[in-house]
Amino acid sequence: MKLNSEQINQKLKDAGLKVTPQRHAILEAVCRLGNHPTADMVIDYIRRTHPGIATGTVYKVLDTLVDNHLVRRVKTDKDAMRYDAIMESHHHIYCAETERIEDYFDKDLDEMLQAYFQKKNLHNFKIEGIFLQINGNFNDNSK
Amino acid sequence: MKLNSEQINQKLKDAGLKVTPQRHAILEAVCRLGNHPTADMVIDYIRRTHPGIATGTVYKVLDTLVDNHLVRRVKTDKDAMRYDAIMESHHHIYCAETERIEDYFDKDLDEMLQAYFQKKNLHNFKIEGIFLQINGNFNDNSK
DNA sequence: TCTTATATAGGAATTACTCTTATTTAAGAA
DNA sequence: TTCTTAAATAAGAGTAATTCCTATATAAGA
Ligand SMILES: [Mn+2]
Ligand SMILES: [Mn+2]
Ligand SMILES: [Zn+2]
Ligand SMILES: [Zn+2]
Repeated sequence: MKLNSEQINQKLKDAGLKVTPQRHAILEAVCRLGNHPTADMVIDYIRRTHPGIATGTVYKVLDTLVDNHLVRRVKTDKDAMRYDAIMESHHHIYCAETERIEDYFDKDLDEMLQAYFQKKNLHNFKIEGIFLQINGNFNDNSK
Repeated sequence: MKLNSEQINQKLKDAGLKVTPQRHAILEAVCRLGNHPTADMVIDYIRRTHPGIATGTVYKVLDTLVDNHLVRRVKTDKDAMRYDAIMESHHHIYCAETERIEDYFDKDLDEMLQAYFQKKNLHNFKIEGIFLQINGNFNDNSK
C-alpha cells in the first residue's frame, strides 16, 4: 500500500508496460487514495500535481492496469466503477446505503473456498478468482 | 422462473406495490429474458408488446423492484447494470470476456458460508447477504 | 541519436442513467 | 359504481460516466 516512486515504476516494468508519468501517477493515485476510488476521484487527485492529464487517458490507463493485474475493479450497486490497488486476495464488505467498501482479508476463508471448489469441480468452467461481496450495514459510522 | 401473469401480479401485490401494466411487463421481462439482462434489453423486449413505455419508467420500476426484493442487481466489469429475477440464494459464474453470467446454486456452500460467518462475527457490520462472484472462462461456448 | 511502436491530449461522441413536470391511473373510500 | 387522491408514468431534457477518434508526443530499444 505504501509504495514509493521507485516501487511503482518497478511494478509497471514488471508488467511489461512502458513507464510514463501518467501511468505512474494513476497507479500511485489508486494506491494512495485507498477506499476504492472511482475514476473521477483519481482524476481529481492527479490533476493537483499533473494538471494536464486527459480524462480519456485515465480511463485507458485504468483499463491497462486492470488487464495487467496491477489494479482490480470493484463493483457496487451504483453506476460508477471503483478501483482497488490491493491485489492480494481479499473480499469486500459493502454498505449500499453509504457506498462504503471495506477490505476483508481472511486466509482461512480463502483456503476453505479453494478446497471446496477443488472438490466441487465446476465442469466446463476454469476458475480464475473467487470474490465475496458481503452486503449489509456498518453499525458505526466511524472511519 | 416460469411465472404466469397472475403470479406476477401476486408478487407485486405481496410486495405492497400497486399493480400497473408497466410493472407487470418489466417484472415479466426480467423473468423471461433470463441471463441477467441490462435495462436496455428489458426496454427492447417490452417495447414489442408495449411500445409507449418510457425509458425513465423502466429504470424507475427496476429500482422499485430491487428495493422491494423482487429483482436483484448483478454487476459485471462492464458499464451497464444487469438484473436478475431469481431471488433464491445463488451465486454467479462470470466470464468477463464473453459477458456471460451463469447462475450457481449451492446449498452446501451457502450453509458453509453462513456457519463460517456466524462463528467469525464481523464486529460492527450487520450482514444482509453474501454473494460470490466466480470469475473465469467457460470452456465451451455452448448455450 | 534515431526509430518506431505505443501512449497521451484534446475534445467530441455515445451510453447509461437520472430528473423534472404535466398527466394519468390504481385502488381504497364513500 | 363513482369519487378521491396518492402514487405512477410519459416525455424528453439533463447529467454522469465512459468511450472513441486522431494528431501529436514520448519511452525505450536499436
Ligand atoms: Mn457491484
Ligand atoms: Mn455509466
Ligand atoms: Zn479492496
Ligand atoms: Zn442470477
